[in-house]
Amino acid sequence: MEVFHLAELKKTPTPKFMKFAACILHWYDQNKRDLPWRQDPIPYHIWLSEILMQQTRIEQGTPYYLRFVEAFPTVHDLAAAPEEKVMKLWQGLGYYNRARNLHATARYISRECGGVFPDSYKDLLSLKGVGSYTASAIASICFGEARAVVDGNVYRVLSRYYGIDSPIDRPPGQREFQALANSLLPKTRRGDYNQGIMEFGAMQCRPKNPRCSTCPLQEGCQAHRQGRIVELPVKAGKTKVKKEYLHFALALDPKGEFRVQQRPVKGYWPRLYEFPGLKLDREESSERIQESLRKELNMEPATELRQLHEQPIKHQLSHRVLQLFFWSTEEVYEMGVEQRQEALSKIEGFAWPVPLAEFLQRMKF
DNA sequence: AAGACGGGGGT
DNA sequence: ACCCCAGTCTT
Repeated sequence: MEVFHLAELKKTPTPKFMKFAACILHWYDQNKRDLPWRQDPIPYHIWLSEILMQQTRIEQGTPYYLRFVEAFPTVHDLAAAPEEKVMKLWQGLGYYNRARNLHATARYISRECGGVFPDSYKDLLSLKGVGSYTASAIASICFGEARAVVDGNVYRVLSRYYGIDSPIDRPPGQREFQALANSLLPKTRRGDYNQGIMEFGAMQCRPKNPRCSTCPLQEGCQAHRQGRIVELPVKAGKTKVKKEYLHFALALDPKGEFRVQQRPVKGYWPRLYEFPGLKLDREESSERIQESLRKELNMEPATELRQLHEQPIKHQLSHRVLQLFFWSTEEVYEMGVEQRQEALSKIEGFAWPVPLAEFLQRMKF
């Protein structure tokens, strides 16, 4: 019988002959995080967690998950909730159409399906906000169906382990990785394996500073062998960000009320609240901006507008860099059809974009 | 096939 | 500054 040092056993817990999936499962059993939706694979909980976590770090999304299951214990509760309540709970998480799709799907499941979720990939895929990744996740985790998930973690793990440099943000590369992921799927514990490879990508095979020295897959890893860890995965990407300058006019009403409106359905921050104002594509002089604001809001030509802060408030979106400016005026200008006038205590309950919510907080002081 | 769509955290 | 995150939908 051969004798190993304990340190060596910990460093290489997986013998070479273990297949990729077995190694992932073994690692997952020893290293998985204790996440609230992992108690029991209830479809409502798994679906809710998957929608919340799309393009979102687990650490950021988990508090939202806990608040959602507390507020809406069943899909019927979510379906019955007013949209404003759902949006307010979602405030700050971004990608706000996810919340509307979530609500629409909850109503569909509640009314058309008696609260019972579809139990196959194919049927799950037809739900709003559920694409191939989420359908695969729910089908495998809840129903053991043979569907391989491919998310950002899986792209990273597979591109490194197999040394594949096809761009992960282009359809050909995405098809290639999906096919590879499918071929690696084990015959048992598919849900655990899918969660395992994602967990492995998040905790071990991280984007920056991956933990190669303690990696159980190091020996078979092409990228590690070739010193290409930092280059993989490859992205073709690079869509450039546009600049926008948003100017908001705050009419300081004697009663302490604020003029507010909802943003259009299309574009960023869909139907979230904002103050009346205008969008410019370039920097302008203070005079030009005031002139445009007065014209936009049908104000008297002589009305004075004062900027409420020195520096513009910068805000970064996926494809835009915003600079926000807040102006104040004494004039009670004509109310637009889209606009409402409400007390501060009331509008605080609305769903606001983060930089406007922050500004609102500062207004209270 | 390529863009649009957020906000937070890491380096 | 730039990259990335348990992706999906629209054009």
